Amino acid sequence: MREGPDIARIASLVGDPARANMLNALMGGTALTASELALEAGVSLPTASSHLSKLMEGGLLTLASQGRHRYYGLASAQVAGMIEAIIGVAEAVGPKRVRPGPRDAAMRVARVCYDHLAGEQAVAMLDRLFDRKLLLRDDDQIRLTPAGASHFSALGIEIHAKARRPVCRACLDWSVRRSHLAGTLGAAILDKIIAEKWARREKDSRAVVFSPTGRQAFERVFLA
Amino acid sequence: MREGPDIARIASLVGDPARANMLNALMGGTALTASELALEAGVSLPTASSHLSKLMEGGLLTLASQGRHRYYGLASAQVAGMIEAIIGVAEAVGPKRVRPGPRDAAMRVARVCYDHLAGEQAVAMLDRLFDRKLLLRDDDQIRLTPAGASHFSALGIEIHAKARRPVCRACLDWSVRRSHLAGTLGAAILDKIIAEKWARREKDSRAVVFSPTGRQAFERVFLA
DNA sequence: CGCATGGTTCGATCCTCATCGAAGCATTCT
DNA sequence: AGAATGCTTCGATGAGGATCGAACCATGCG
Repeated sequence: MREGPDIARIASLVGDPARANMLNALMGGTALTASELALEAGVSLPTASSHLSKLMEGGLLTLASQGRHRYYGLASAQVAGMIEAIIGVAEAVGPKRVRPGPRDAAMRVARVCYDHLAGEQAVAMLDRLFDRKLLLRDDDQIRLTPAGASHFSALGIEIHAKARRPVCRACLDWSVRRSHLAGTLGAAILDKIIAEKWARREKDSRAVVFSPTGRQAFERVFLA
Repeated sequence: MREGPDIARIASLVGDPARANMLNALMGGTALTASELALEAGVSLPTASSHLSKLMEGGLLTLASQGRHRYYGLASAQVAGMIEAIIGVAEAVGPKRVRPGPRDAAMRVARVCYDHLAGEQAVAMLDRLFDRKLLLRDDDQIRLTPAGASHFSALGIEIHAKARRPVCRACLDWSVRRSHLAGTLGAAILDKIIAEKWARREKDSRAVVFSPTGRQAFERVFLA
């Protein structure tokens, strides 16, 4: 019976199975169309459309219209972070998973979190970037050092501090329970990993699987 | 239509207004009885009881029976963290708050987060503890230095690394958007603040208001 | 032992909301 | 222009679940 932020409103949006499946699919970072999301959620197109307008009205999604396609995506990294937090609790209290399936194992090693890399590999990478003084912890902020800037620049990753969105951000990993790198730099690194074909996205999943040579390249560049 | 952790189940538990109010009340850290929670949520006792058993079954609450009283509390700091994340999103997308009320301002300065202090004061404190090398950042972990251990010991705060729960943990602050200190040490510090009467809990709120002299004492000890 | 207090269970009611088919818009392709 | 694709709106249906009164356990008090 108290005012304050309407947490029930937000939570109930996530609380419908169809919508939860949609959001889960969007955690992959790529924006999807209404029909793709309908398929993902296992509901008809009209139903999906109804859900999507509710999520939009709730501020959880953004919409990009391109021609006759309408691409829905998560509204912000903050929303993605909230969903990861919910996933974390669901995992913890969940059905005492008999044994983690193979796909699940791949997810723990490396997966996409909104627009950047997550999982054991990502956590290890952030550790090494600190060790090599390419990044610097400043309170809870993460900053790019001059050495880091030139290092990433040499890799073809140019970072301009753009509006609003920070270059580096810590994002809590639900599987490892430690931080990995988000922000524009985190996104750019994932882009490079995919562009160089070091790894590919598992179809219909957030898992990211490295090829043998790709893994070597990744370790050489980021885990050296 | 995918398996994985049942995020909709967890979110829908938080998604009911009555349950959300209960969880919000429990964010204060103190365990409450069914009747207190019924009052808080603005529902009848039978209704509250029904909600509470659902929250229990969902693993979000713990129950401590003492005589004829049954105290409900949040199941873990992880659950508290999830709720803070949801609050953060609700704040962000929320009704463009006309202007933050007085109670709201007090919440931003200092409030209780489950069992430790949060808000601007708490974030400032963690910063200073790092500056004074009483705590040490190690990757995402926070560790107590020997100097820190003796410092807190001198204040009458003895920390034994007990089972499971870490001594220090970073917890993301939804108002400041930076980390503050959780874990057994964070809890012990809040205990001391209350025990020394430096501050008191605002009734029916998570806000913590310092007395003039209490604030001086707090700043001398933790923000020196 | 009764009686009061705190809490849960049961049953009935009611209402919200998820769902889908059919029809309606909008955009692109031929 | 006409046809096809992608998506939304409308209307009707149905099910799940939130709610409360009343009855039912359990614990503590006199």
